[in-house]
Amino acid sequence: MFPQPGHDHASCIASALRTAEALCRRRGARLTAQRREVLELVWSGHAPIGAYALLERMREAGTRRPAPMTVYRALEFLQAHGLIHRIASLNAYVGCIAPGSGHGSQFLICRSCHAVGEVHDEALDAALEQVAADGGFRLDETRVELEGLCQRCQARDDAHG
Amino acid sequence: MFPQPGHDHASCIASALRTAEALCRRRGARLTAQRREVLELVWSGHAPIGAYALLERMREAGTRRPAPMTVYRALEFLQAHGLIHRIASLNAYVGCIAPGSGHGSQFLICRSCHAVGEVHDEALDAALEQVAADGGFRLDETRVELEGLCQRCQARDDAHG
DNA sequence: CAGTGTTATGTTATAAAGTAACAGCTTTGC
DNA sequence: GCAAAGCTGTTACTTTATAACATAACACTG
Repeated sequence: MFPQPGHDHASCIASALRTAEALCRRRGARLTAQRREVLELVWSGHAPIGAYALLERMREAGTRRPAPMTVYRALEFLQAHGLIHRIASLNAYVGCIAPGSGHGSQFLICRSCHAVGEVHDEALDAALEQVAADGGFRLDETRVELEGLCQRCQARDDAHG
Repeated sequence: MFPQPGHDHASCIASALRTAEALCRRRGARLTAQRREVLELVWSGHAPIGAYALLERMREAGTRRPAPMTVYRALEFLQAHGLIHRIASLNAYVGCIAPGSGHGSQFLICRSCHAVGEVHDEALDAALEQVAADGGFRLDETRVELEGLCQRCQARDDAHG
């Protein structure tokens, strides 16, 4: 759900990159240096990051000064292959925790610390499909964004008033 | 769900305005001429409409030439009172079919005709709450956007290839 | 390995969506 | 009628995203 507070995030990133490489190899998709860099930056935290923030980071990091298009194109590729998700209500992107499984987008979004937790709930999937079926609707894509307070921020609230 | 093809839309709009007026009166909220106009324009169709499209319509219709802020402020008011919903993935707004019931935002979005159908599903609500509870998450707001093809567009697809 | 089609990147310009900040006007309630 | 609160106007600006066209890298084929 939400990432553990003190988890080893470096290995988080490394694992995401390995998975992405494997997945792209399998599909014959080209995970170029640029796309890889964007993916890595998206994974630099478990909070969603915007396209222009990514751009800024790339400029800080490298010698190149990429244009917005560059970032958007990389994001488009990564999304197309299910490596990242876009959080529509935030205009921002996060790494997908289960790439390649062709699932929908289900997120818990903490309005206090801005962390997001990706969810994968079968009962919810079933409910979504049922709703679509009831409406005679052919479902292509699902997007669920739940906004509230994560456990840690609730605790902090209780403590500090 | 989705509006009937040949329904009397004028009465749709009228009813939405009446409901809004009643609701605002009950709450002591001021549904001013401007807000009313925006609400009416949002209700001019069952497809979501963007802030700048609304602006354009207001300019065509009236003698005033409102600035973007004007529209955004009206939209903010209407949203705050649950009279309209924002569809995050489209940056656009639609009239709410059940104002005042304090529900979440659940939509079927047709990617072909761009109509949206608002849904109100208890099983889905329950599933969303369950997901939040499982994650120890305090749920404030829910947003569900399902993308696909509405019944009519499926039929059209089948016919024309 | 030259030639060719395809995919990726670069570049410039611009569109689209949303907000900050401050001034002036209306309504409401006393 | 007057003050407080709430609404509107206006200017300027930020943030997010895309169109259009040029160049470069790759990868397949003969």
